[in-house]
Amino acid sequence: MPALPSKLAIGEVASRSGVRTSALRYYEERGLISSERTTGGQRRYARETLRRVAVIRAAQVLGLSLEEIRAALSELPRARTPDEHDWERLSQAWRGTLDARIAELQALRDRLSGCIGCGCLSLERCALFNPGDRAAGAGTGAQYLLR
Amino acid sequence: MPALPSKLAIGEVASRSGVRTSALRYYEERGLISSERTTGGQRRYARETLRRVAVIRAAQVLGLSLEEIRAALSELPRARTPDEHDWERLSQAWRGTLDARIAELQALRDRLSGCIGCGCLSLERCALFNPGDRAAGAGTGAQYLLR
DNA sequence: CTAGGACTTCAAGTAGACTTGAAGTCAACT
DNA sequence: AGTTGACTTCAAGTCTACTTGAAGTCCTAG
Repeated sequence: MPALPSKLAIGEVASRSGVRTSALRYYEERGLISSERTTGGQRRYARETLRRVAVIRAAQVLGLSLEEIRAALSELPRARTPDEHDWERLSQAWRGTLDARIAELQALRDRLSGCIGCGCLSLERCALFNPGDRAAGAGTGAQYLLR
Repeated sequence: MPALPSKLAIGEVASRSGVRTSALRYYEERGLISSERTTGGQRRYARETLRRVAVIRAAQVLGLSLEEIRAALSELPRARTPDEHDWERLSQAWRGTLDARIAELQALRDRLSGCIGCGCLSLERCALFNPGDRAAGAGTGAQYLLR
């Protein structure tokens, strides 16, 4: 009875990662994780998968889609188990994304604050509440706030 | 020919706000905005609607659902056109949400940074990448990262 | 060997926020 | 008056990220 079995059944990965088996199958279907099969057709995951799944969940918090995460993970070496440097590169890349997102929200907060002080009754003056009215017909406008 | 017509057709609101007519009808259906009708049955929006729509888009950036936004907007006085103070109260409430979200992302960024430096190769040590492995069977785990 | 929990696939359902299409009406300009 | 673009409703479709259910198979403890 090995303390750390090298291959994990899907339920094992689920309980250790906190991600449902249905989600794990979905991740596999979308190419974010992979498995080997037993002779009977059941999935067996490498322990490394636990890290991959944790990384996936962390990346989702950053607001990345599964497709974006899949693309990032596909940069990891396929030939060998990813090492410290591989994961570090991933972290660095996402740190940039995170910084950008934080800056975006801070800018929105500043517009909100500015708006609170500005009087905000003139459709010509308020930058937060009325970005589109000045660009009438331009097709741009409030949606610059959304990606 | 008035420079600022007091009632706007849906297409006018769409081009000035940058929000598609289909979305505007959807917002109206969900009770976020309202309109009067011409004798022929076409929608006519008050100019105030432009501000409401901009507020809706801003709130969506904060991650609020349309239902949450609808609830917040319903706090605005129905009897009169909302004034400076009305909008200010709304802004203040959402500023808190915004601050909380920024703090959350900063915490995540710090965990990411910590992880980059920590070696990150041990499944026993890394807090960001491996929160679930130590809580095997607990059913909680990585998902604490997601709301 | 057998019971029963864990696993399999596949199809369909869910939620939120819209978009698209069909079929038809309105309004504004000439 | 006629044309044409903007408008109307309603149903159905789209996208993401899953979940649920049905029907059946595997694996391991006893």
